[in-house]
Amino acid sequence: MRVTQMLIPTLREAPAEADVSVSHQLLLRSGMVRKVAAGVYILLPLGSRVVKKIENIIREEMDSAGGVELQLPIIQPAELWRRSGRWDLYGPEMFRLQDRHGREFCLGPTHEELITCLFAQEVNSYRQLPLLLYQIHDKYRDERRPRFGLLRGREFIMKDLYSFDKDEDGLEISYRKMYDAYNRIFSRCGLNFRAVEADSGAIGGDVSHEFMVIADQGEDQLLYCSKCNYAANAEKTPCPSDELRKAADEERPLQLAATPEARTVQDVAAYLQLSTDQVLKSLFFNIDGKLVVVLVRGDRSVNETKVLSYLGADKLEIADSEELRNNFGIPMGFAGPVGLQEKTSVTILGDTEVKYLYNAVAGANKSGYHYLNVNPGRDYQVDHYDDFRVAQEGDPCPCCGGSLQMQRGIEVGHIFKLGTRYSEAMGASFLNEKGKEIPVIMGCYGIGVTRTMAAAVEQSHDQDGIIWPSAISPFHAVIMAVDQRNQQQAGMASEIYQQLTAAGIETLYDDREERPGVKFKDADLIGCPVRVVVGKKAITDGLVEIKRRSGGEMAFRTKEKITGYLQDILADMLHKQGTKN
RNA sequence: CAGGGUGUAGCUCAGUUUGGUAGAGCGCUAGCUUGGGGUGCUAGAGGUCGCGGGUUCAAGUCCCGCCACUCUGACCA
Repeated sequence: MRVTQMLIPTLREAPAEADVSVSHQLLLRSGMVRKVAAGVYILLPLGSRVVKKIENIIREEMDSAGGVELQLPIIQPAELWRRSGRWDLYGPEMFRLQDRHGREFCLGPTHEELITCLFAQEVNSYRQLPLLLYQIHDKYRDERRPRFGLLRGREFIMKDLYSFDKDEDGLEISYRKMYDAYNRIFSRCGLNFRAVEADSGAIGGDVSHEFMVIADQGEDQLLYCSKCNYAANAEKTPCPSDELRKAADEERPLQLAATPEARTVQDVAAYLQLSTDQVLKSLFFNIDGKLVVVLVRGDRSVNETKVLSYLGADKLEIADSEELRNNFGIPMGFAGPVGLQEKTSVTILGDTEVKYLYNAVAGANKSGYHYLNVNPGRDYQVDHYDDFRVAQEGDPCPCCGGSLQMQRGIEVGHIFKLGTRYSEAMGASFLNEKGKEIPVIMGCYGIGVTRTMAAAVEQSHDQDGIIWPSAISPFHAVIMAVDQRNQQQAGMASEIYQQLTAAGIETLYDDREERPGVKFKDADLIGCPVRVVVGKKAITDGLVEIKRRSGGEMAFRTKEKITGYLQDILADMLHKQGTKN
C-alpha cells in the first residue's frame, strides 16, 4: 500500500478526549481509530487491518478446533431474553429499542439466547453432537462508564463460540479444546498473557477461566502461586481460614469512644492510633431487595462475588446512606454489628477472619462514636461465617500453601462451562442414544477482539509509539525514500516495495514528499516491526538500511538481498512471539 | 448513578476575573527554501465561541436551563 493512497491521519498530540490509557492515545495518534461517541469508535484502515489479523488468527484456531462459523443478528427480540429471564436481569447495560409497532428489541450484548434458540429449532439428535458454533461480530453493552478507549467500549467486536454436547464428558472435551485453542491464539498474537481461574458471574455455570494480558494498567488483579501452577482472578481466589485460628485474647470490657468525623476505616484507625486490621468493617448491601450486613477486617475488601454465590443471589448493590438511615436509623460511617440484631432482623455475614478478631473497633451506630474492645459472640452474633473477603498478595496459595503473587491484567478471553442453564430455559434438547429427550450441555467461549488490539498496544509500546507484535501488525514493513523527489531514491524504493509485496511481505510504502523526520516519526508511531529506508547510501553504495522497530542495530543489504533478509527476520519474530507463553 | 472538570479553527489551547472588532502554535492551501528524526520564510483559507433562553445599547465573557465529552468514585461505613 502507498501512504498517499491511504487514510492515515496521524496526530502530533493526543486529543484532549483521549483519557489516561496509553493504548487509547496511541491508537488515536497513529491514525488507527477515531471516536464517534463515548465508547464507540471508527476503525480506520490501519486499525481495521489489525482487527482482521487478530480475527484471522482466531478463525484459524477455531476452525482447527472444530468450530463452525456462522453469523447471528445484532438485533434480538425481547421475547427471547424474557424466556431466559435475562431481559430484567441485564438491566440498564442493555441497549433496548422498539420497532414502529412498539415491539421490543435489544442490541445483542451477547448471544446465548439466540444460539440456544437456534439449536432448539434445528438440532434434534445426539448424532449431530458435539457442535461448536461461533461468530465474530459486534456486541453492544451500555457500560455505566465506558473508558480506556477500546478497552471498555459500548460497541466492540467479539468472537463468541458456543459448544453443545450430549454429556458432561463431551463438555469437558470441548472446554479443553477451547482452552488449548485460546493459548495458541494469544501466543500467536505475540502477547504475554496468563490463563487464570475465574468466576463465571451472571452468565451462569460453574467452571471458568479468564485469559489475561499482563499489563500494569489492567483493571483486573490476578494472583498466582510462585511454587505451583495455581493462578486465579483475585475475586475468585479462596481464602483459607484454618491457620487463622488462634486462641481468644483476653476480652477487655466494651467501651464507647468518641470518634468525631472519623467515617472511614483509615480515619478511625488513624484517630485511635491503631492499624486498620484492628477495625471491624461493617458493610450494608442490598441483595436481591434484602439488606444484608457483611463484616470483614478493616484492611480487607468484601468479595461481592463470594457473597452472591454464598447466598445464591443475583444482584448486589452497596446500600446508600438513605437506605441505612431509613431502615436502621444508622448514620453512614458509624455502622457496626453491636446491638444490631436487637433492632432489626437483618442477616449478618462474617468473614472467617472476623471470627478471630478480638478487642476490635466497630461503629457504634451513633454519629461520631465507635466501640472499642468489640468481641464476637459476646458483643454481637453472626448468622453465618464463611470466606467473604478478597484475597491479597502474600496470602497463602489455596493449592500448596505457597505465597501468592499479584499481577494486573486485561481480560481478553473468557471461557465458561454453562451446563444446562440456557438449554433448559430455551427448550434446547435432543434425543440421546436411548431415545430419551434431555437438555443439551453447553459451554461458551469469548474473545474481545478490539480489546485484544488495545491490550497489545498497552503491553507493547515506547515513548515514540506502538511496537506491534508482527503477527497482528497492520503491515510487516514500512519502506520510504529519504528524499522522495530524488528520482533514483524513489525509483529504488518503489522497486523494492513491489519486490517485497510480490514476495508476500505486507509493505507500506511511505511515498509522501514529506521531510524524512516526518516520515520517521510516523513510522515509529504506527509501529510496524521493520523499517526499510532508501537514502544516499543506497544510491552510492547500493546498500539499503533495515531497522527493527523494537530496537537493535541497523542492518544494510543490497536490494537483491532485502526480500530474503526480511523474510528471515520476520519468521524469526513470529517464532519468538508465538512461543512467548 | 454521585461528585468534579472541560466545551472557542481539523488538533493543542489562550481570551471569560473587569461585557466593547475572534486569537496563538501546529495542521491545511499556494509560492520560494530545505532534504537522515515533526526545516525556514511569505501570502492565504478556515469559527452559528456546545445548544436554548434571559439580562444589556452591546454577551465567547454575566444569569438560568439543557446537552456532550471527560476524570474520580460507585465496597471500606
